[in-house]
Amino acid sequence: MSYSVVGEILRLPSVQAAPKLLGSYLVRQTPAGRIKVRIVETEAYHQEDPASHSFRGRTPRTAPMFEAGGRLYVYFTYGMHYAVNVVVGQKGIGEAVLVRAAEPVEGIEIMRQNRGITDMNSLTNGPGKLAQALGIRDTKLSGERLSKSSISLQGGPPISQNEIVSAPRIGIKQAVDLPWRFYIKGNSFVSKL
DNA sequence: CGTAAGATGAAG
DNA sequence: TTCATCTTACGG
Repeated sequence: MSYSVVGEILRLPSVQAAPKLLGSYLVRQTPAGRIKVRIVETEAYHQEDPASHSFRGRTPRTAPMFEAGGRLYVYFTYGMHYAVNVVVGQKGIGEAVLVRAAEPVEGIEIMRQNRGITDMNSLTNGPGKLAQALGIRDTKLSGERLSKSSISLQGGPPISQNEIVSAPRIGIKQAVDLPWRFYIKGNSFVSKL
């Protein structure tokens, strides 16, 4: 039972990296204290994929996706939500893994305050909710290296293959048939089952 | 410049 | 099902 080596995962193409990031921890250091969550749902995006922000090439917003794995890609959408991605793969190739949902581990009170609600189950079960719980209210972290930013990624106990479900991605209109959403079977913090 | 659409969430 | 809300990207 060895813990997954995050550094190796970050070099993989997004479709391979996305399921392997399940079970890893996202840790954010805030003025109010430390927040730690366990990733339970991810989605893969890459430049050959019409649903990906990187599909139309590198732009100021998507530039981080084209860097080498190990950076953050944070974007704003629908006029009100932020979403957190882990950039993976090689420099020059635009891909990333969207962290769609996680399970609160540490700093739960801080997350409740950030979200303005108390219900545990609604704290981090969606990309917008997760970003809000982590206290992300802008795109300043986008492009930063995980090793140097206030957010870091820690390996967790490996998840067995038969606990990982792959399914179509959510909220997109292109390439809806591709099963590039991954989540931990039965986990109650997955955004949609 | 003007504008349409969007990797969502909450309420009705 | 609808709507809130505004950045980004692209066309003129």
